[in-house]
Amino acid sequence: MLKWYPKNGRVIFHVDMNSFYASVEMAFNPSLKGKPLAIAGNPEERRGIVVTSSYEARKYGVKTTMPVGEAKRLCKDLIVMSPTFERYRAASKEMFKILADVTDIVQPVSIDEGYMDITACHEQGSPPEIAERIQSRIKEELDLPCSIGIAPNKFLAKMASDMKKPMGITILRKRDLQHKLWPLPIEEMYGVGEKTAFKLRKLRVETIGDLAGHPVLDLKRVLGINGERLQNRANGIDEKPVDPEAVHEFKSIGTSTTLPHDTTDEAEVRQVLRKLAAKVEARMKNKDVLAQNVQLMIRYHDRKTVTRSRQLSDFIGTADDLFQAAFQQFDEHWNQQPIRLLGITAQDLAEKNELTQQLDLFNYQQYAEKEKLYHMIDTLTEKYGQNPFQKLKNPSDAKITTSFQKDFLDDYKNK
DNA sequence: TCTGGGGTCCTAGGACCC
DNA sequence: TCTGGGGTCCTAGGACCC
Repeated sequence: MLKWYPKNGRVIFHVDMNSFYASVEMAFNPSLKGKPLAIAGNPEERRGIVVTSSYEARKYGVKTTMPVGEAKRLCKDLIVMSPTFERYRAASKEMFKILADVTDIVQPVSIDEGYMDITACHEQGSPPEIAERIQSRIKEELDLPCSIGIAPNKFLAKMASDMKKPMGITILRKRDLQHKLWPLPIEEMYGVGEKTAFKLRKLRVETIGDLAGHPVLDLKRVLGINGERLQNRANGIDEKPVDPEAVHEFKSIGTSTTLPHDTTDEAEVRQVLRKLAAKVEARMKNKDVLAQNVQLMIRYHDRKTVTRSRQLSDFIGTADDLFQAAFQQFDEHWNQQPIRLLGITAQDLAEKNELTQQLDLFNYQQYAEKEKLYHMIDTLTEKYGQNPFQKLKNPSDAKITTSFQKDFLDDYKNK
């Protein structure tokens, strides 16, 4: 059994739920099983695109991001449901509980997938045995299908889990690269999207194998530092650890909405921004964070999207503050054209309790600074008599450097 | 009926300071 | 009168992923 565990390497799993939203709906309502099902937004509200579809629907060519109308044309019997996120969140939680039974080193990357580092799990069996156990538990206890990739690093595990769906288990070792990974078209590589694929194809890089062998300077010229990183991955090199903490380190919290109709009505904009701000506030409170930067997003009728953000002097967290910051940006930057979508994102987040500690330190520094200033005033009074500030032509004469010192002295003068 | 909503990471230019 | 180069912060936007 130990032969499975390399002496100087890791064993990483990527667990990927298969057509997650559709599968959850089927587990919830088994009469949907075996039927073509799509989860999609409401077409009346212009949100009618397919988010997930069952494998039965995919046979007809139904794909993610396809408008509902088109999907229905391809598949007459398509059942369309709107998403029920509470259900998906609950199922996701149960799924990660099963993973946590194997190891603590689990990194959720989205609601329906995560990485595990099982390098230290020898006593639980060989990696394929562990994978099978996870897969059947998720199937039996939650009635949900998943695919698992087994590899020496995250990138290869991710590619592996994609190779057999649904309910696949795929092992991708270094020695398998040449015949399992390299023949794949470059578009199928994780991290290569439409734009990058286009640029690579212009370099005659058609497969992942081509990328692995291409002169690196050429890649860097066209793709920057990302060119080198992608090539390393194509050669099976990826040192990034599975980081269970990553999920807590939120960088931004945002929400956006496509309006039912394009609008130029400022009152309507205010109303929408208020709602968005309230939503962001609720999620920030949940995570107990404050933000020092607020970004407004406007998408115009032609889908051209602009973002405007501003660094704030204080950390904020209330819906009202978020709204004020966002609306100010709107007021300054809206070009009067009809608006399709509005969004608010809170950035530069900090945890509230850490922040209070910083504030305490800040207060302490101000306190220390005050002491120094009082001392300076005493010295000046001694030197110039009762009204030292009248003798000072400008603040710099008294080595006033920070705005805090200026404000403080202004207050003092007005006493 | 053209194309949702949640994110992360990277780049590039300008301001400002030394 | 002319005027280098590095570092950091801020802002806007692009690419990618699920």
